[in-house]
Amino acid sequence: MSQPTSQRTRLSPEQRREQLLDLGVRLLAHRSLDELSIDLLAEEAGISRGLLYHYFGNKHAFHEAVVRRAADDLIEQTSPPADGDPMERMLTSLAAYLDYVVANYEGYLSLVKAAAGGNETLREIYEEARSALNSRIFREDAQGDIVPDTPATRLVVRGWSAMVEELVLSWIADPRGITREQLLEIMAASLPAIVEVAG
Amino acid sequence: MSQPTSQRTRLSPEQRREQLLDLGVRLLAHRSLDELSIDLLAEEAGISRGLLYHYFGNKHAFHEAVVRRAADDLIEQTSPPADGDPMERMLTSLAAYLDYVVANYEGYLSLVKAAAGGNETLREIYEEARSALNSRIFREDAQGDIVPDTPATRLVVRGWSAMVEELVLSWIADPRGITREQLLEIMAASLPAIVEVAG
DNA sequence: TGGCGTTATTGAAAAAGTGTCAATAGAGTG
DNA sequence: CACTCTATTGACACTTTTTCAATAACGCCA
Repeated sequence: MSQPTSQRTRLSPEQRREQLLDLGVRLLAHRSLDELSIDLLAEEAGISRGLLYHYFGNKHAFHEAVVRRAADDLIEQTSPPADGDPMERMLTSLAAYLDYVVANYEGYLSLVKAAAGGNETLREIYEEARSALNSRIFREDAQGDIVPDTPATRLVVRGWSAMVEELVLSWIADPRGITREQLLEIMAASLPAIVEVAG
Repeated sequence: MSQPTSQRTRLSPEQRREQLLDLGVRLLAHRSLDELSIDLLAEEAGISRGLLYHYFGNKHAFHEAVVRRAADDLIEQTSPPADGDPMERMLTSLAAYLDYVVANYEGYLSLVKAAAGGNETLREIYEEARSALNSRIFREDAQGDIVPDTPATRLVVRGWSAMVEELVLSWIADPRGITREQLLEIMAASLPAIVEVAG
């Protein structure tokens, strides 16, 4: 913006990749994946289209890299499980997840949207991220303190995850009517409640 | 197919629109929205690309119309609530929804994916459809037999809907481990259970 | 039955987007 | 201060979307 655009700016490959991926995630927050054209991104980044192809090969690969970046951010920034009893650990994990989404609402939204609407690869990337979160809850629950491991409960936990995601996103979009603590409590308490029902 | 393709067939605008939308929905079952090109559709329909633009203006508008059509099908074909007590009506509604998804798995999956990954408009269309399903719960439950109408419960019902969708899709993808009746029972029973927790 | 007007439909050509690659120039190095 | 390495460009080929003047079905009326 402030520099004369008549000059090329030459960055290291790492810097350039970072810049393009970050910009991609940012742009994705306000439009769908297929509205994220190479043209648009190149223009926003102030580079030629050719450079994008140099770094990512083709549009799909670029989209994939953007989604993977968003997923990695999520996994990395969500704090590891604290110790304590299982229920306490779950609350901690849920809180970390909620706080992350609050702090990165748009980026997270773009991850969810892209993954839900995308191809197999994109969905796998997202699945990985989600199971990384879930595993923190269930990893040390081998005794089934919270959830016994059966086909029915596996299914139900999937459903619960979808609910948690929806609750978090909806609550952030409109947090009136319920506090952060209430939300966390509801999400945590509903898991055993649902598992009970499925028993 | 059976007529010589060398002749134009001239239909009434309504017939033509129907044909193109139906074909669009059908084609969408086996590919994603952005693989549904104007070229492909025109060829499958045996018409020129120009005609599609005449009817729908541009590709996005066509996609939108196709998704809206699929959503309308869902609402329409999901049978209206029978009479009986609230819990019974909910079970009936859930069963109708489940059966619809079973019968139109791929098409429904495409609808969900298209809506989730798409732009604001597409998501709104899908939201409408889902709230049409949900409103059956609130509308005829004015006395709050199942769910009292508060901000907290509205939020929770949203979450529950997301869970139901995930459960249905996951169960169809792999129905081992749990019967249709068990699934319905779990979904129905979990709503009061979650509402209880949120109380 | 056959001309006639309305308008659904076409086809060609422009515009927009994707992908390729040889040529260019920025930045560190000796 | 050249010199080299390679990040970056821009022009071109190809595919897909969009436009629009020209065309030809179909219903209507004589």
